[in-house]
Amino acid sequence: MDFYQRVASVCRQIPYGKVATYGQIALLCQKPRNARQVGYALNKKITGDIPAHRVVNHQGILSGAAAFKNEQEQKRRLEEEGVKVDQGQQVDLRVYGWKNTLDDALLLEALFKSKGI
DNA sequence: ATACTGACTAATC
DNA sequence: TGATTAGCCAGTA
Repeated sequence: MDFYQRVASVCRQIPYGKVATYGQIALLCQKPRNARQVGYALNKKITGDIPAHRVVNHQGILSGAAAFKNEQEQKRRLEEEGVKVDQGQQVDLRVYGWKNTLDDALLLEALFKSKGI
């Protein structure tokens, strides 16, 4: 169950103006095979102030799935942060992808520990 | 316990 | 390079 709490923590660490992939988040939660569960988490499990709009699939496409009130919502929020989204609902991961640093990893580890998850 | 589902991915063709 | 297939695994019924 703590997996979902980790997902929430990781999402909150995604920098403004950047995006991360489901697989990447799963990896950071130390569950490399749980990419789908990350999506599930964002969809059903997690509520609250999670910047889920910064999470896309490994191609940089906004999977969408009516995740937000109205579609286009995710795209709108990203562009608000300066992330360009093309008409195919895709962002350029080479430009906006969150490149995890060692600092990020350490920060997350400390965060998990402090929360006991 | 079994079967089906899905905001996913990596491998193959 | 682009499309298909084939694993994936927690949740739900």
